[in-house]
Amino acid sequence: MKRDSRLSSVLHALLHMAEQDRPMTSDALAECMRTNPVVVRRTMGLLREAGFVTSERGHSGGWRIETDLSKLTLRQLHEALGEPTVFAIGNRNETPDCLVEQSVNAVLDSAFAEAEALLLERFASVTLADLAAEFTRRFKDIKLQKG
Amino acid sequence: MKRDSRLSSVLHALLHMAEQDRPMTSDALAECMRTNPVVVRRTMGLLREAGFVTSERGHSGGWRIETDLSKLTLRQLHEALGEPTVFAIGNRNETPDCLVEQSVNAVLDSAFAEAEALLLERFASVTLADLAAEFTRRFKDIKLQKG
DNA sequence: GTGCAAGTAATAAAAGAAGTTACATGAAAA
DNA sequence: TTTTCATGTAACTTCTTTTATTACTTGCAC
Repeated sequence: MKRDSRLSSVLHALLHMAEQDRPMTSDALAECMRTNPVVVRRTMGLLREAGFVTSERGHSGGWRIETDLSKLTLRQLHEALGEPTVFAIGNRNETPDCLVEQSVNAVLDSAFAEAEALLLERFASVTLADLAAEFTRRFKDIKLQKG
Repeated sequence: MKRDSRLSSVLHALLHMAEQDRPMTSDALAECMRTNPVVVRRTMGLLREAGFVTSERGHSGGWRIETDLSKLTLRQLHEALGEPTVFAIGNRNETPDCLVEQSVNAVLDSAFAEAEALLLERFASVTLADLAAEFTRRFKDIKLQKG
């Protein structure tokens, strides 16, 4: 199955943007993410609708973060992306007549709901600032390794 | 996204088989699950490889459960199906050179791993017998409602 | 007004699950 | 032993969803 990688994508993009003072163009973001500028605009557009970034056209235009990194959580980004389906596994039929299948659905749904709740809780507990810190930690580790 | 519904399918099938004394044909199972007999064979074949069911050809052949329902968990079935990918969300690139993306992956992976562990734990805690009991409960509820 | 950059619609490509067709294999019944 | 029933399996198609691409419009700055 093809997995939705937009959350991963926007995190990558936002961290790169956070390191820059100037706005970043869709082309620049697309290059560092090895994708297409139109895809970048489409995805970043959702974050703009949520108020997390702004975009400007023309010379020296591009994308800029408009939020305090320590206030922006993965969960908020997940929501901005339209809360895409979390699971690649699901019920065959969501509204079955068969009582057997209804029972199966009920039990599976409850398990999935629990796991999804935990995931979203985790998402809510991680801010962009945390991610930036994780990056800094890794960066220092690399420098140490290299001497 | 197209979700893998085989776990849901086999649970449905197994519960129906449990209610029967005679083996059930792929055609019968396909009909009650509104799918194709070949799909049934393909999926049930994986359960046969795991030793949970047997199949016989020819007259009065078909599929039969070969396991104690109270010993068979959803987790075992998930494994028999080849442990399909649980999440429809994932990293854009699993082995990035970019240190930023590595950091993003690490944080996301840890969140996903936690949620998957919880899901599998839940799967391990539910047996087919539990599901059958859930069905019985619902069946009684319906009868009560109808008077 | 020229160039740069986003906005957007429409379409194609890619991938994987499920469905379908066609035929082989084997067991039981007639 | 021939027919019928049922699984086994390969090959292919369909369906769905994400991602990529193309082509064009809008708007800002130099």
